[in-house]
Amino acid sequence: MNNRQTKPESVIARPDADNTGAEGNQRAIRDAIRDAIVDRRLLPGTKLTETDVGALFNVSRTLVRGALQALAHEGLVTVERNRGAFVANPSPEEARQIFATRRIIEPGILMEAARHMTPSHFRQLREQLVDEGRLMNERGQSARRAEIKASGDFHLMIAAMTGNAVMQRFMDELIARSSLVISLYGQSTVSSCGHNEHTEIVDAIEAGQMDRASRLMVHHIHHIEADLDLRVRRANELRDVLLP
Amino acid sequence: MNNRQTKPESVIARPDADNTGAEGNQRAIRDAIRDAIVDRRLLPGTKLTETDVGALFNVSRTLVRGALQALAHEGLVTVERNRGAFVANPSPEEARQIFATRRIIEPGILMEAARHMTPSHFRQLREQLVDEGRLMNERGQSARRAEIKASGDFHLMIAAMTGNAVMQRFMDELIARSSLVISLYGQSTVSSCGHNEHTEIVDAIEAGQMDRASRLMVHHIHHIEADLDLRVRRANELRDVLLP
DNA sequence: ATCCGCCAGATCGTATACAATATGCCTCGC
DNA sequence: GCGAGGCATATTGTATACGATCTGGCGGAT
Repeated sequence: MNNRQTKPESVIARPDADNTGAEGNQRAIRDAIRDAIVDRRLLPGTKLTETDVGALFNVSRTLVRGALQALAHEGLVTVERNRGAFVANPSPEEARQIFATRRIIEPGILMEAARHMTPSHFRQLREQLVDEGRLMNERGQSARRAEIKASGDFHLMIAAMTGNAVMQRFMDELIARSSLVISLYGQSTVSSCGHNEHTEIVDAIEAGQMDRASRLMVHHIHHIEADLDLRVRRANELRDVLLP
Repeated sequence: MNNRQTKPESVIARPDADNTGAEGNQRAIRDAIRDAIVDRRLLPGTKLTETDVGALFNVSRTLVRGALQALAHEGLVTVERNRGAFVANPSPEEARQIFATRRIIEPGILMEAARHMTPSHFRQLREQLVDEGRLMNERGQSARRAEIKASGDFHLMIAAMTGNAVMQRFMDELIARSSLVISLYGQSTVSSCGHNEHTEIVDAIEAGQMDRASRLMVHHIHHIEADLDLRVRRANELRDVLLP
């Protein structure tokens, strides 16, 4: 079905993220669940019972709990006291806030990254663009997933080029949550215009037109958000649904 | 000694931060340790032995571990596998990254916040400025701590005014880490010029001169960083110290 | 005297046990 | 038939237990 297993999970080196010192086990669980969420194999609202997850990985609830709490911290999981953990189901409002945050942050990142870019970095970006283009022309669920991931990787790649680990970690979280939101609210109509915009952005950077690049980036994020259907309340915010 | 206990910990409502669902206990421990770190009652590098902390709060290691991992995620604590948790000891490089991140983010936050500001918000800011001024004229350790906290609160207050919870959480973390860095690398010479700059910023916003406000904010953050002595490696980064 | 290995204490990593809480079903009374 | 109460089950919250790993000191060999 999907051959994602065989290819490296992501081009971007995940910064040792949190210094949680968590050994490989907890980390592995967390990463597995995170990928599953971002990839939409785990649908929003899905209950993540500690025992069940533990059974899957052959570990005790202790480790699972740790992983779930970490994911909660990243915003990919919500935990309700005495009720358990669920795959996050971001509200339209939360989605808007995520993209608003990105519009605030990413132009600045772009500027900062540009100051550190070497020819090798540009090559890396161009390769990424090629990959995106390839995925854009494929069909099927798995390709769409890969496309969302690749699209996020582009932004992460730029963030990584700032050499700023603090920034990179924030972006990591933002992109993960964005992916979740996109798979939740994304229209079926392919939002592949994104690819062209990525290309334009790289062109602008390479041409030294940083103002233009910044503007393009803001528009690009706007477009991503515009491609969502945030009118529908996709699921159970119950209170908002029931009370007038 | 310090009367901080009697006054509300912070003017800013901490957004339910992570949805860690963690019950009051773990949350309480985390907050207590966080405050102690940011307030510099716990010095960087201090070992936080799970058993000891647990004894202090009369809880088991389980909860302490959770709290420490959360703090690690926030960057206030580092955890070394099989060695335990320590109060973070941010390197000068990390300090630079934190302030670089703030310079990228905060102007945008300012713009966004300004769009939502009501007269009531301005009153709130003015009150904050008065508090800062009062603290500036006091002497003593406790006053200095309060000053650092108040200075951070100003920035948090603006972030809160964006109404963007995602953003607010990032800033929360950034400010906490900034406070830690300031108490680590801050010169004894009072960096109280900050207060005047805060005032100027509010003035600019109120006058609708957002460009000016943004520039002032960037400069302000630059000044905070400039007041640090990042040349000295304050403590044990060992590798960098030993290897030529 | 110095260095090496070994043992003991401390501390962490993980699993398990027990208590607390929520959920669903089932019965009982009306 | 319908609703209330209560028990059974499932799941979480917290504590404890046990094995693993690190740290530091002691004694013997060189």
